[in-house]
Amino acid sequence: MLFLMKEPLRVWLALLAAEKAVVSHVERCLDAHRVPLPWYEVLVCLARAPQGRLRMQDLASAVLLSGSGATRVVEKMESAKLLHREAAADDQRGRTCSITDAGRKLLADVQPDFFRALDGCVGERLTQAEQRTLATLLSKLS
Amino acid sequence: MLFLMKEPLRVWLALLAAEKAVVSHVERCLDAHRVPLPWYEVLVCLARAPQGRLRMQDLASAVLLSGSGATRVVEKMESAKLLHREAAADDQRGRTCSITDAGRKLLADVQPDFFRALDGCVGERLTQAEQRTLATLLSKLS
DNA sequence: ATGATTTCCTTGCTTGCGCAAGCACATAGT
DNA sequence: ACTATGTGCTTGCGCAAGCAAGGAAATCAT
Repeated sequence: MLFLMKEPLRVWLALLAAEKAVVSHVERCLDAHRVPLPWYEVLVCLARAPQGRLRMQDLASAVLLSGSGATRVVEKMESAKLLHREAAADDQRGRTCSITDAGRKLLADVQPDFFRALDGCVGERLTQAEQRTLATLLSKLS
Repeated sequence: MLFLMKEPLRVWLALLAAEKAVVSHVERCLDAHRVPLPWYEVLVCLARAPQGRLRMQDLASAVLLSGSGATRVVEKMESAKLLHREAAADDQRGRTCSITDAGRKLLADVQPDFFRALDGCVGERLTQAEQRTLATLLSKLS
């Protein structure tokens, strides 16, 4: 009985510690560019989306944020000219965020450092095979 | 899409998603007991510590919280009679938190549900061997 | 059509956290 | 002993996030 419980507990503790370690490592790297992590994530999502645009809803779920959280991040990014919002063509209650050229440029500046940071705390510590295994196992949890 | 992504990136995304999924699942379970997750973590740490007592510092790092964060959690838990603080015997600037009987009782009440929740999102989705592998790989990241 | 319901986003409020400053005690150097 | 520096915790403050309520547009019902 107890041994059944033991392993999930190890996973739980390791998961919390790893997430915090990796996130704060990446955030330190982004700090050098004065880009908060959620901004970077928004830029990535928009840049990958068709035509660089996404509905608020889709953006929110893509960056694992609540609707209101997304609104606030996007507001600030809009006043920083990294994206702009407009009423959605098909549905007037929706809004569409589109990445601007400035947004793409910032993303291009930051991305190499982001990958370097990620490599520092993932790529250098795990083999390719281990990374694949880890990603697969993690994705079963969500 | 996913298969042509850089591996560290897959790990990154899977890690964020998994952590959020597992934490919010566990939090929903603790909500039924009106116990915030950090309280539960503090109780666990204290209960496992020798004599049920820890210095603020050690507690803070055990629950992955900043010093000030720990102070605030402990303040509230103290007024809820789940622990009490006293000046450390050896060093008058330190404070020692000790779990109370009420704290141990609450922990005993909550722990079964906690493990059930953990089992629901970890134990039931991964085999024992996978859990061991996952814990091992995760711990290499921190 | 008209009203009821749902959907999508925003706003008000509350909470939790970290950083930096502060205070009290401890330790080192003279 | 005395000052200077360091350590451990607490407090002030600002920020970011979520929930719940609200408003506007769409959809459905009659």
